[in-house]
Amino acid sequence: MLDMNSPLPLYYQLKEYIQGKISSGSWKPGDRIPSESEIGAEFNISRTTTRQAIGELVSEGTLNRKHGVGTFVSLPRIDKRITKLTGFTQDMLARGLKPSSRVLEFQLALPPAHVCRELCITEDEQVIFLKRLRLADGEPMGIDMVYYPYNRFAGLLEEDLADKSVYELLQGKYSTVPTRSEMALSSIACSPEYARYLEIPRGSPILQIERTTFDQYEKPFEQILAIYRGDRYIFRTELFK
Amino acid sequence: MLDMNSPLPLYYQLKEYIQGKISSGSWKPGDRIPSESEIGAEFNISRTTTRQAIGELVSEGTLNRKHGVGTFVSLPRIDKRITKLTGFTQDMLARGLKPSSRVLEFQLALPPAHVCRELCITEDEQVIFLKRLRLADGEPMGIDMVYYPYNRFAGLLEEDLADKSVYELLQGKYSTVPTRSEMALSSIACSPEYARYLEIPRGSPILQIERTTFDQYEKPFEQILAIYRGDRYIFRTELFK
DNA sequence: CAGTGGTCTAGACCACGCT
DNA sequence: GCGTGGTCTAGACCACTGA
Repeated sequence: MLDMNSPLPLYYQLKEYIQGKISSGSWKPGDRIPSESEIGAEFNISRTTTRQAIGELVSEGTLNRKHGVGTFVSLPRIDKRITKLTGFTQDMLARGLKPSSRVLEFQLALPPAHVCRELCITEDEQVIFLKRLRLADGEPMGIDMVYYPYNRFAGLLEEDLADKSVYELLQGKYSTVPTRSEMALSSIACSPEYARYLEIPRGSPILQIERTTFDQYEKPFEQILAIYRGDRYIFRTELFK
Repeated sequence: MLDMNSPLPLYYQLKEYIQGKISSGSWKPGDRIPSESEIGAEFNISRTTTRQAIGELVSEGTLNRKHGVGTFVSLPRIDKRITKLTGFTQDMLARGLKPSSRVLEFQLALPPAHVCRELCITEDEQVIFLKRLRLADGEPMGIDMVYYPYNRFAGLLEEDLADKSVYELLQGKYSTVPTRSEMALSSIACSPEYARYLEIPRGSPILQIERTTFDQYEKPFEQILAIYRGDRYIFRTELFK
């Protein structure tokens, strides 16, 4: 079952094996899984290695241990948090709409002062500027204008971003995990330029969103200015005490 | 340093020792701590045990490891949450503005269907309806329309709510602690009626907020429909992964 | 190259819970 | 009592980093 010659560690292969058992339904929520010694014997690996695999799954919430009893498949989690940090792509998918984009601008630029401040860069540092018309089920929803520090994500300029989630790219190629974002929402009247793209009368109410996104190290890596059609887009969020 | 006869596991004692070093300032954020072998030798324990102590501190965020380099004390975390569940009163105070209100309506009413749904009450259950014009430094900011279940907060009708925080009343007299709220924001054009109150041209962009607030037992106790002037009010929030 | 953390073994004894 | 997970040892070899 496990490949001793694989570059992947044994405990990692075992983790995947267990996750497979669970997602295939062989091991169901609440079930007791075989004991650590049994698993070790089955795959001919030491108990320590087995424990490492199980330990990680426990800390990830997939399994839970009961001293003297056994290890059990956890009940599927329900995440009460309704609002998570996501990009437009995931956002629309979650609403059951098909996201797409039209790239309006995509180039190197010198950042405006407020962008420098938010991204903690100097004014002569170049940024990648990306302006996209966002559509849901083919209908215009809004316009994103995004700034990324060039020296951090230089390769981004080579990508075709029409229908791609930038967040997935950043995680895959740059090990940048969007972790937290601060945003400001306000209601403004639509300028003639935007009105043309959004196919609404000028002066229509639109939602303006400014957002700074931070990575896993609390470094800001993305500054967004976005506007969304007031008649089509509702922003949902949650506040806590 | 470690007590071999203690009922506390060695790795746990070592964890406390390391945490002590950090909180006492002997090991500062960014410092490299002694290697796993060094620590093991110092306390005469195996590397496995040392690794377990360090491993837990890593997963708790206190330490971080770099392969081939060493283990380091993490930078201290700050509570980054900037947005908390608050009412208009605290909100304005936080922005350095003086909040006040003009009560436009305050009476018993039968709730509209969507309010029943959100508050989990039946359509024939009475609610307290409170409509207030909200001002900051004497300038109109928005209008709140709030529904409270009558059978829960009957005494509320006796209060003078012009410049009072309802949340403080609820906590003091009804042991109701606002704990979480779900909200939806959108951008709409101002109706003539609201325009008069807000002293803006009709059709101006305004921020519409729908909000349901839950108490410490996850029971919804308040349903708000509010509108705020787009030119004066910016809503700030935070999203997490 | 030396030193670090990453993985792994083959044992051992203990504490817990069930029956 | 027996099987479970919890703790611990004394090794081993590997992969990565920086000098």
